[in-house]
Amino acid sequence: MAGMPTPHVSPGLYEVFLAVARAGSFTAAARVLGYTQSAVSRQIQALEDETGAALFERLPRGVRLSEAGRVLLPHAEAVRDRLARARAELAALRTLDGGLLRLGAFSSAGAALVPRAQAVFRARHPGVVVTRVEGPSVKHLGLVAAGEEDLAVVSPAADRPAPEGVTLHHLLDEPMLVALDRGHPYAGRRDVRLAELADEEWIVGNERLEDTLFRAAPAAGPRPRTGLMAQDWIAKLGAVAAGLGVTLVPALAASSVRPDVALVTIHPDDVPYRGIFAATPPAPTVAATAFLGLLRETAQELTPATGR
Amino acid sequence: MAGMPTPHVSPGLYEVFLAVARAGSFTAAARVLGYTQSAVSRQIQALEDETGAALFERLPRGVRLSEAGRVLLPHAEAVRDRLARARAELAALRTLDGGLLRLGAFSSAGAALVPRAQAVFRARHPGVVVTRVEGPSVKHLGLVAAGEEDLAVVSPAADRPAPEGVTLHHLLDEPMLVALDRGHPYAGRRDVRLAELADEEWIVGNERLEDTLFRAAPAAGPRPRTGLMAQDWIAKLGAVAAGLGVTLVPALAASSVRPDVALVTIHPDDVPYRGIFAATPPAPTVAATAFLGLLRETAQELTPATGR
DNA sequence: TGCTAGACATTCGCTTGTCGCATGAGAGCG
DNA sequence: CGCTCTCATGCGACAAGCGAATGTCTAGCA
Repeated sequence: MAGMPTPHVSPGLYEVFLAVARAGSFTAAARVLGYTQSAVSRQIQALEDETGAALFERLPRGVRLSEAGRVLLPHAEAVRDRLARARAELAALRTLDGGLLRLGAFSSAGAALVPRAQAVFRARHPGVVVTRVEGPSVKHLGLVAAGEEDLAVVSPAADRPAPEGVTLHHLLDEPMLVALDRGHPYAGRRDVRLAELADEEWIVGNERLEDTLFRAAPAAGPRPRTGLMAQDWIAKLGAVAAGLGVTLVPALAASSVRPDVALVTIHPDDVPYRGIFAATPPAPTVAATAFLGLLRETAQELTPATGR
Repeated sequence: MAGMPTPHVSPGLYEVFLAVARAGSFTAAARVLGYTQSAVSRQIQALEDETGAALFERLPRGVRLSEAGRVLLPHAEAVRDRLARARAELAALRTLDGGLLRLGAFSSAGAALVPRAQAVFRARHPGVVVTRVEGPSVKHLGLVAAGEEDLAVVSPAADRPAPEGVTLHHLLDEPMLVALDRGHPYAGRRDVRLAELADEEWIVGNERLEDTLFRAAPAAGPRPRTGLMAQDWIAKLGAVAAGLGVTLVPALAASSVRPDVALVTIHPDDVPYRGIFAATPPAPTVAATAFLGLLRETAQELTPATGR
């Protein structure tokens, strides 16, 4: 309807317009803005040329808003306020007073490592909204690379190459534990060799945990009979507690294991420590960087405790 | 908190920002905007300098919004939309598709003259909001001068000077009528001299109407006995209909007089025609100018009928 | 491994816009 | 009748913004 092209409207113009509207005079507005009166005069004239209407009525003593000016006024105020909001939010982003931190983590990292860091982070930066998504490491690596996550705690497969657009920050190396029922002869042992467990009934799930383990110790390792399969932790550990077999538990999840199950470290010669990393884009967010620091602290606190 | 001064943020920048955000690449945005790629590159850099944060992540194939960019995006859209609204409303103002017309009128002009013009105006420009305030002419002249009314229909006192900042547009000259009860001997007359009414009982109100009349014909005029006073039209004409006396009616109000009252023109030698004007600021609004045209047409239609 | 294509960054020169200074024009006020 | 206050305008200087060309980096391909 209004065919005016109006290529670009500079917002400095709107500041001047608002100043004049409040001051009621070009000269007074110029004093407020630190401009000269001539600058204000021509700024207003430029705005009037753009809008195609007189914004002010020129009076012998100052100016007064015309009807077009009265129409424009609330819009100019809205634009000014919106720009101020934008600046405030961007500043809050820099100072971690606001913004969004999108986290990802594989499931056993969600047992203690991430929640602890998250609690400290929330206490320190309550203005930042934090979201967390659980899922397998590969998925998170892709999300970080796609820019849809700011930081993810992953345990990448050692044989697979690190993806593009992702920087890995080493957090800790996690030993593997074997979960046994309390009455098991190995329950009190410091550690155990895989060969010693060759005859046990292994309870496996659909996770890649067992694959990693048994691929790492190929020949010497036991071929589990996989007589029992369980999908989730509760069921697996329930079976162990009932004496139906043994299963693997990553050390990071040790703290959330039911007390009637004994955890014994696997001998380091049999299984390499699983590396736990934080994955970020090459240029992480301010919030992601801060969270990474907290993750490092938490990992250090957790490391001596991983043996339980 | 966010101490950044950020003297002025040009909105052309925001158009560029939005184009890049939608296109996903500087080059594509430049094609859309009709700019070169280098121009877009520096515009974005300028915006990033102002906001103090990277708005886009540079990828080998185009760019992607960073967190700061995601924060800025809705604000930039809001600003763009608001500026578009402002332009649309200002354009509507020019084409009389919108806006506000603030009218004023003295009471008897509100009987037929203004409402008729107003009806045509509303049919022709339904987008314009029209407000109308009744009141004495002096008050309206002041409001127009103060810029608080766009157009007022007034009957200024002939002896008082025209106020400053007000342009008067002549509409018509209104004769004075005398209201008599139907049985009065003069009821059928074409016109009547004031001297012939000297013995009548005059019903006066608080309006300046009678002052104007009797000041205009000082010596020859009758000194009314003012035995009856009534505040409003209904009461005055009711008294006339009951044969209690006679009263004055301005011709513009003739059409709204009850049918059992006879109206007789006063001889032009005894009373000057009362001038009816439209008062506007020196530079009237588009809507006011249009309304003035309609007032002129209505006045011309009304003039032959003022004698009833 | 080298080549090409596509994308952003940068340099250079010019046009355009914007500001300050000074002056002019117009209207109240003593 | 001049004084003073207002906005408008001509002029020169400076900075911003643009286009054209070039540089740099990466991905894909032979």
